[in-house]
Amino acid sequence: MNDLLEKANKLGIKIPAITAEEINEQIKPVLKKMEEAGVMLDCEALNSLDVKLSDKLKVIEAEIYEKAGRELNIGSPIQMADLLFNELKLPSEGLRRTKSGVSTAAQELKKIEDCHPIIPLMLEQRELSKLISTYLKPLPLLVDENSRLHTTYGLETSTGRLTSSEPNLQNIPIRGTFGGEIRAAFVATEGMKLIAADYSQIELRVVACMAKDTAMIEAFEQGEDIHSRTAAEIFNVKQKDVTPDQRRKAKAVNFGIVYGQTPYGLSQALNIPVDEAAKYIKTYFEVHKGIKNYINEMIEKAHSDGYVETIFGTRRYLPNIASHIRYISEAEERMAINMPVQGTAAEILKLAMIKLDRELSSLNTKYEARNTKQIQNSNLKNSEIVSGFDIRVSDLAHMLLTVHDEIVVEVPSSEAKQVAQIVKDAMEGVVKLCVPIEVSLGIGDNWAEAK
DNA sequence: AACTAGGCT
DNA sequence: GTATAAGCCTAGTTG
Repeated sequence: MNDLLEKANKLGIKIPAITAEEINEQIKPVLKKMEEAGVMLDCEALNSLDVKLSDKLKVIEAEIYEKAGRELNIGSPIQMADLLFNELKLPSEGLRRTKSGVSTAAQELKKIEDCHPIIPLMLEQRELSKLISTYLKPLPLLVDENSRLHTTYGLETSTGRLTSSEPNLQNIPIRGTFGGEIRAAFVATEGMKLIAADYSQIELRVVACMAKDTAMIEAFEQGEDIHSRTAAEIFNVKQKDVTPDQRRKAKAVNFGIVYGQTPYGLSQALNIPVDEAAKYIKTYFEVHKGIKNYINEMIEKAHSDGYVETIFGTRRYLPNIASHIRYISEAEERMAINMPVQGTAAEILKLAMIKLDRELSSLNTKYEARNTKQIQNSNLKNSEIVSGFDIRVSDLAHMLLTVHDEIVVEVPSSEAKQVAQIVKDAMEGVVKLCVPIEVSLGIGDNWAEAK
């Protein structure tokens, strides 16, 4: 523990005196409450979207059969690859190969999108069948008698993140044509609102601090748009002259830092030549010497100690860091770079949840006292006072979900603004990094609206 | 059970 | 020569 505080001091970080093990013990009852509370699902909305998309899917599949000249199993990558590259003779150079042949992943198909009308159809088919089979069909079958969905949170990950399963509520769609509609089916109870509170670039703030990277620290202190700042650096332009495409590329570079980027990886992510990607990375490290140094330090530590760790002491052992098989050792190097950052961000979120749980509990006690008093003074029945609050009077505002850098809270509409500020303050203040921590807030009747 | 694919941060 | 940006969970196909 003393080690941890000492380490934090060196980095200019103020953290609560608590170990990773203690964080995990204390988060358990919080997660249990969230699991039991569940989140209300608008099953009718999902069912009608299911009907709509299933109809659309049938039409698209018929068109695929027509273009193919025969019926085949569209869900089989083997059969589809055979059709595309053997029968239709579409070009397969430049496409990734899997163990079973040419990849038909959407990312690869986009490269030959203009070669044949069947490709756009396949992409649309994939999107629809994914949504239908993973979300629209299964989720409505899992709700309880109150239309609420109960996930199970897990603590067993290699970085310290949480997992969510049966159902996984950490991969509910948000992008794409229908993502928003699906997320909008996660609704607040009558008379209540959802608050969605998101850490803004928490991993980059963490790495800026762990790496003591002067340029990145300055960017966050000044409240700059970090991606456009990076764009200005790697393209050697003024920040105001950064184009949207330059910003998009810089965003990928920033993601890459946290992932242990390689020229090849960046080139794939951006669909650009490897040497162009290599240039961006080279320029980036010329500006961000602190980041470069952090990367070297983590790799060295993994070699010397056999593990890397977060600020709070969660460890990840990397037994193959010295493997003579290069891609094995390189994979563990990337884990060594990523884990302390992803893991520390996860710990910050867990600590915020523990803190927020306490604050909401004490707030709820006050509400309860107030409501009891109102009931006594008014001669109204309890049910009339709390009508619309279809949950225990002692538990009015509560956390429902968490998605890595986000917390979703359910709260009586009348208290939403006040509680949102409490959530934001708890999340922003739970630890003091060497840069400000920012949380963005949304309030709405459903999860899409609250983002 | 392995593989491929694809949803999220 | 071989792989190739971190961490998860779920669904469908294949053998």
